[in-house]
Amino acid sequence: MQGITGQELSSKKAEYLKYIHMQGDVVKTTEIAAHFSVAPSTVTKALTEIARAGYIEHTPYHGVRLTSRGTEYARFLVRRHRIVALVLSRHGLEPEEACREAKKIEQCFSKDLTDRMCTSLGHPMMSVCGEIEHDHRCCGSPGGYRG
Amino acid sequence: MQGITGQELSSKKAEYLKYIHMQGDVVKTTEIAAHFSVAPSTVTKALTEIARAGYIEHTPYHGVRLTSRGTEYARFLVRRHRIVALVLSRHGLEPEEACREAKKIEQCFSKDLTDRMCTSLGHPMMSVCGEIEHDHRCCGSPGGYRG
DNA sequence: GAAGAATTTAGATAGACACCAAATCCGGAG
DNA sequence: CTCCGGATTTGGTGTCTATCTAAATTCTTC
Repeated sequence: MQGITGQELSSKKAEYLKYIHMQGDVVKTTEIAAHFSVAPSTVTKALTEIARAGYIEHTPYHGVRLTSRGTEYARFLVRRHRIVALVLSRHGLEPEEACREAKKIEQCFSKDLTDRMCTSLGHPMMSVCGEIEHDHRCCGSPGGYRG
Repeated sequence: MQGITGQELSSKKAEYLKYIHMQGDVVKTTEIAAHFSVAPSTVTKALTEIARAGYIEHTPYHGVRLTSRGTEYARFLVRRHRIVALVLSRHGLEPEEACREAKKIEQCFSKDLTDRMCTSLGHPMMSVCGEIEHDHRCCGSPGGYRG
C-alpha cells in the first residue's frame, strides 16, 4: 500500500493515463492527441510530466508505456470511474448517462471516498460500463469478495 | 427559468457566493477573507468578477450584497450541496463526513445531474446538513413534494 | 482633520491547459 | 545508403484561476 489519494494527477493527465491503460502496450502521441482532440504538442507536454511522476515510461519519438506504478494507478482510475458511474446509475441515470456523467465528476473523488462507496455498495463486481476489479486490499476489503 | 448549469462560477467563487448568502445582507471583504483564510486582495478580485457576472452588487469599500440572481444561484448551490451530501450519506458516510466530502466534490455536479439525483431521492426535505429547499419547478418537480 | 483600519489597486507568481511555429527525429522509398 | 515526409518534440505564448505582497486609497472615529 503506497497510499493513492486520487489527486496525484490533474484530471487531464489522469484521462490520458486511463486511455493509455485501455490501449495497452505502447501508445503513440498522435493517437492520444487524436483521441482527445488536442494538438500533439499538448500531449507531449503532459506525457513528459506524467513520466516525470513515474506513471509511464516515455521514449521520445517512440511512444509511452505504463510503468507498474502507472498500471496500478490506472486500475484505480478505472475502478473509481466504474464505482462513480454505478452510484449515479443508482440515482436515476441510465447506464449510458451514468458513464458519461461519471467522466465529468470522477476526478473529484478521492480514493478514500471511492473505497467507502465501494464498500457501501457491497464491493459490486459489475458497473454500468464494465467489471469492477477489486485488487488485493483495494478498499479495506472485509474479506468477502476475495475467495 | 434562466437555465442554471451549475458551472457559471468557478468553484472558489461559488464558495464565496454561498458564504455571502449564508451571512445574509451586506458582507465585508475582510470577513470573507478571514473565513477562507486568504488575503483580502484575493477576495476583492474575486468579488469584482462575481459582481461583473451579476450575482452580487459590490460597493467598493462597503461590502457586497446578493442580487436576486445571486440569491437564486446561491440557493441552487446550497441545494446542490445538500443533495450531494445526502447521496454520500446514503453510501456509508456519517453526516459530518458526508457534508465535508460534499464540499470537495459538489462543484462538479451540474444542475441537471443535481436535479436527477434529487428526483431519484424523492425530493427529500432534509439532508444531513440542513433542509433542502425545492423552489418552484426546481427539478422538474413531479408535483409530489409541494403540497 | 488626521491617525489608523479596511479595502482596493498594481504587479508578480504559479499551475494547468491549450495553441502555433520551428526544429528534430525516424522510417521507408528509391 | 540517403533523403523526404510524417511524427514528435521544443520553445514561445496566451488564457484562466487563484494567490500573495506592497503601495495607494478610502472610510471612520476620535
